[in-house]
Amino acid sequence: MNTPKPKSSRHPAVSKAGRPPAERDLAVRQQLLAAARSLFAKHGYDAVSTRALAEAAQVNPAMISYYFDNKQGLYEAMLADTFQPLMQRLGELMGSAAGGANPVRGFLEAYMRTLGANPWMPPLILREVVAEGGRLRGWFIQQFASKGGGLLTQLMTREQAAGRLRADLDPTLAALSLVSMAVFPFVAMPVASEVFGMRVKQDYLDRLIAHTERVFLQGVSA
Amino acid sequence: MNTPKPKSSRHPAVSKAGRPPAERDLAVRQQLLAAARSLFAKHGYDAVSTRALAEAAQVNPAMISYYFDNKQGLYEAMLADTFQPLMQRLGELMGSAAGGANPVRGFLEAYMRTLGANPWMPPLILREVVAEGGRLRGWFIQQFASKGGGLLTQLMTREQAAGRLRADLDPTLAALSLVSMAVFPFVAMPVASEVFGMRVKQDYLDRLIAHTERVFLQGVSA
DNA sequence: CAATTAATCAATCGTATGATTAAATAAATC
DNA sequence: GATTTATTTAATCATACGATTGATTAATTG
Repeated sequence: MNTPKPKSSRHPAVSKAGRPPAERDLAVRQQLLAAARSLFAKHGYDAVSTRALAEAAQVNPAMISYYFDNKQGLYEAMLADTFQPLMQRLGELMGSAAGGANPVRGFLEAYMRTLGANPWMPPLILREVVAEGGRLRGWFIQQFASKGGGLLTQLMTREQAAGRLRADLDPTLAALSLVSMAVFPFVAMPVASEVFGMRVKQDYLDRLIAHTERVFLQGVSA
Repeated sequence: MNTPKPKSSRHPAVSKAGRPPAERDLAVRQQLLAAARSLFAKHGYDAVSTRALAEAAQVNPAMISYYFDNKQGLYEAMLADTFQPLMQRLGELMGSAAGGANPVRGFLEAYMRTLGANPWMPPLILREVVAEGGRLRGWFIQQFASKGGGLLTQLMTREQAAGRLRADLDPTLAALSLVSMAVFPFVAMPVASEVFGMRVKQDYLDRLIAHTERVFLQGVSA
């Protein structure tokens, strides 16, 4: 899904004549991907029309078919371009953070920093994974159920065995609480900032992370 | 928006002849409202077509115009019917729970029980309030910014003054953490149950509430 | 029964959508 | 310049949407 492919012609291994593929610019492709990331995250898949995508990318609507077959193809290409590497990195965090002195704090911090650095991610996860009928739920679960979710629960179980996690807590629920506190503030921020009268300052992310670590670590410590 | 109103005819105060309004059955109206609550919560406003609503209610599509003017009218009537009273009750909880022996625990418990008893609510809030472009965000914020949000922050501030809340915590962030832990498990449950391999048993709600109280109260206590 | 109004239905309107096509243009090779 | 291929465009397709219309059926009153 990554190469600009002519409809139903084959690329001979050695092209002899004719205009070669651009290979250098691919400006149209990139503009479409950028528009897709921005619009899909903001409005959701269904609410974004192909015409709106084309206009945002300053491109003819037919270019979607040309480069990505159809709207779904553009969506998946956009995910492969930006979402998947990031999800993979988040998955690795769970493993790597387990090594530090305070694995829970290490994971929590890395997780929230990643979310904060990629503000398009939380709303996209919200729409396409958490919301019922989200198109990424299956893929997300497959990625994380095999990799991350279990690891996080294992981490909690290990902490409990080491006596650093309250014995009366269910490790699974503890993992859920951690994710709740780490994720929800990002997705709910636009609402929370108005309901709670927050002023989101320069150092808001730092303060939020520090606060979350304080509350969660004390909350689950033995 | 509540009376079945003929298109552009007036209801004379005293009707003299002709078929009177049913006043008894209103089965069509009720079926449409029930279908609306179910479908809008499950799939979101845009994804539900008027034809799907009519079919679910076993009713002719024109009945939507007849009883509610249009799709938006049906949506708002559905909200007025079920959502608003519940939201109002949630808002009152914030005030009433403040009186008990442990106001924070009281509010947390009442809040989560209400959410658990109305499982259609979290996904609807997710779609229509939290998600960007949600149609209820303005209304929700107006309801809660004036009533609840401030009260919860005040509650935290009072707890801090009484020495029951850690002095190094921002009361606003503490309120946000509480809402995070109380709400997120409900909206994320379908995903979490698969990612974390949870089995949602009979007493899951009780265990979740007990767990949340344990972690949060210990996490914020001085 | 005749008049009047409430309620329902089949049919259809205009619009927006995702997608595709045939033609036009651009760039490279011979 | 002729040819071949890559890219782009305007025009258009079939479908689904929200909404409305005019006709039809039903119930009640005089």
